[in-house]
Amino acid sequence: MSGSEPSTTLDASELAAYFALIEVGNLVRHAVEQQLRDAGDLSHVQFQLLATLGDAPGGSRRMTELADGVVISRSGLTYQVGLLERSGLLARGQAADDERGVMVTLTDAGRSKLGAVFPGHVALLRELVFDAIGPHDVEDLGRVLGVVRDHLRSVPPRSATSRRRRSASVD
Amino acid sequence: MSGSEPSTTLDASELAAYFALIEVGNLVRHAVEQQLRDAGDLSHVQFQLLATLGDAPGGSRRMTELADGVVISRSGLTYQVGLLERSGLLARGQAADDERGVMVTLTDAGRSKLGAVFPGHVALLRELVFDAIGPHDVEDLGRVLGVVRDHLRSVPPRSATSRRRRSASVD
DNA sequence: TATTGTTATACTCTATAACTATA
DNA sequence: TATAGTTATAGAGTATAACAATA
Repeated sequence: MSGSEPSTTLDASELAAYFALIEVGNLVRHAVEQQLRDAGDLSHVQFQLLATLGDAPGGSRRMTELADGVVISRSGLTYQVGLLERSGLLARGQAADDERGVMVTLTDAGRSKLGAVFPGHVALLRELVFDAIGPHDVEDLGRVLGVVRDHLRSVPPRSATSRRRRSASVD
Repeated sequence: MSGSEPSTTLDASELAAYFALIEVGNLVRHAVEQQLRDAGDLSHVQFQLLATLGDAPGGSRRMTELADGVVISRSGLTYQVGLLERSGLLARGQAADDERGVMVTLTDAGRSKLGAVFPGHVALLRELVFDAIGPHDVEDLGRVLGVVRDHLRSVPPRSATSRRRRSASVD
């Protein structure tokens, strides 16, 4: 590819894909948020944190790992983890290798909560998304979005201020 | 309603698609939010409102229409429209046919702001999403998401139709 | 009586910056 | 000095409910 001029237009199919992505994201998030609140008194972020832990070996993860996965700031994570800890859904402990580190672990109650909420969550997703499309479409969707996700993970934030992971030593 | 067994599991490809959708949504939203704030001092919701108006005939829409499109409550919309009106980006007026109605219209400044922000917005999207996948994938993505969106539009409650489906839980 | 939009209010969430402690 | 995490704070955003005016 040679013409690397930053195109500032999107063609019809790109626009369609973008608008659909935004709207689907909005609607799904909205519905999911409501369901999670209803079924388990959890926000989506909180659910993501629990689910991420549930998916981790031993149900444990480092704080920074969690912040990265859920895409929130560290202080935001501290806040959420604090809430979840107060609710008894997870526990904080020392990281074995790093004295500074904090290991967050799903408690039994947390796992139980996850088990209580997940079926309804999944049912809603099926109803909202997967029932509407065929199995082949599901694979297309997953494949394309997977590529995008991998790309996003590798692309550094374009503006100088990177506030995701590295704390910017920029003054 | 539910003709079949309420499946509470997702198969591998469904899970993959879902997680990818969530993560891509998070990352794109995050990046977009930052760019919009940077380039035009707009939140994503505000941008969506302006863009929705910019897309409407005459640059005008009814309040409830806007709330539906952007998926926020009417009070939330009043708040956002208030902000944008104070910034001079849009104006409120009487609806012609309905004495109760409020017509929201994009001002010249609003259109100008949209023009100022859009190119960077599009460039970011291209960088984050479309550069990572081929044209064929773009069409796949748009097609599948379009189906999902149409499905979602027909399912969820409208903002003004009822106060909210509070007791719609399955049990 | 239902609907449109606003207001008052309360609450959740998030990020920035300063701070502690370990590497 | 850099990194991990916390705290203090401040601001943005959202929803709920009550309300006014019109249909």
